[in-house]
Amino acid sequence: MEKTTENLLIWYAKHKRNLPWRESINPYQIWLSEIILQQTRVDQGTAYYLRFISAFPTVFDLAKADEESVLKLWQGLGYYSRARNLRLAAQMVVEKFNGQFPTSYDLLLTLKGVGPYTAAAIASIAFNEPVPVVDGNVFRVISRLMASDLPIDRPSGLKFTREQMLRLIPSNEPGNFNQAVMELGAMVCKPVNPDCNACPIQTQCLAHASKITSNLPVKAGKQKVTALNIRYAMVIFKDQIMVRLRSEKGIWQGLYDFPELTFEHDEIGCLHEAESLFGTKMTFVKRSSTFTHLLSHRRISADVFVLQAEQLPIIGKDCQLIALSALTTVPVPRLVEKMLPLAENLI
DNA sequence: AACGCGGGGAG
DNA sequence: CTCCCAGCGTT
Repeated sequence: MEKTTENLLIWYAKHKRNLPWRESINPYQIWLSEIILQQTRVDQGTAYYLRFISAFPTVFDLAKADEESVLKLWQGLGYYSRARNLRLAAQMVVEKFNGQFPTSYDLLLTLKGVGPYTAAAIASIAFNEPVPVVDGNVFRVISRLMASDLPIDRPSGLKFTREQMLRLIPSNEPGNFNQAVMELGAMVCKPVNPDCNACPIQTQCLAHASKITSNLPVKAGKQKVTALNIRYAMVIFKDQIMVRLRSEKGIWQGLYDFPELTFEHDEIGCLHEAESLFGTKMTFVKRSSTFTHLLSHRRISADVFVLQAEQLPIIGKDCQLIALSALTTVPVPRLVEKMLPLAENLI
């Protein structure tokens, strides 16, 4: 067993809080507590848990309650669909599973209001299935332990966290391990001012070793979407295409893209601007599936118009001029990442 | 992939 | 005051 796992289990056995739902491994009680604790702090949820257990001691009592009384008991907790799904799930357990909670992660997932986190929590705590939980605490502990800067709100960060938990989880007591990681996140490895001196895995913690604990976990956050309507001139000469280096100011500083035209948004304006810019008569001939494909492949939505000069302009024989109109709704930070390789491909 | 759900705490 | 939290269902 990993030293990290061992230290966590020993620490948990000694320091875990005495919470009412930890007094048994009855799946009904584990399930009820996990639903209540979704998006809810322990000190707010505890009183609700006790009232629910008192009003509905078994899953049968909850299944035959009317929705009104369940909602009344839930009053003040928020996210009321949890309460409605709670009753529906209880009815599913009674009707589809003969009153016995399903014992596997996959079957637990079929219950209303039970998603990947809750199914893993119940399966591991009540049925010893070695499936890792991933919640906010786990994201924090794992990203710091491994000094991972993968964004936890993106698929890459979720995948990494699951893999690391899978690596560390012991098959003999997965429930205690899952709870240990979450408890550590709640009590020691806190979002701000973590108590690293009290941490049982400080020695293994790569963030602590690099003194970057306060920078983790990393979140990509909501990307602000900015619409940009850009018209490019693409000047192609034989097997070469003209790109320009953007200035050091504004977006895409120092990156390559095509020469930008500043004309109005309709095609006629585009035509006139291009004609005066390049000093020759021009006309639209077709939409270019090639460039549309090039851009959409890179997840930039774009309209592409191809202009063909009647006479080949400035550069001379074998030169083709193309105007490319790109209306993008890509988050600016992402577009920056994509512009450089796009230009590099064409250079 | 993005949004809505809600009360509570932080800034 | 506004912003953010964090699992789940829906679209």
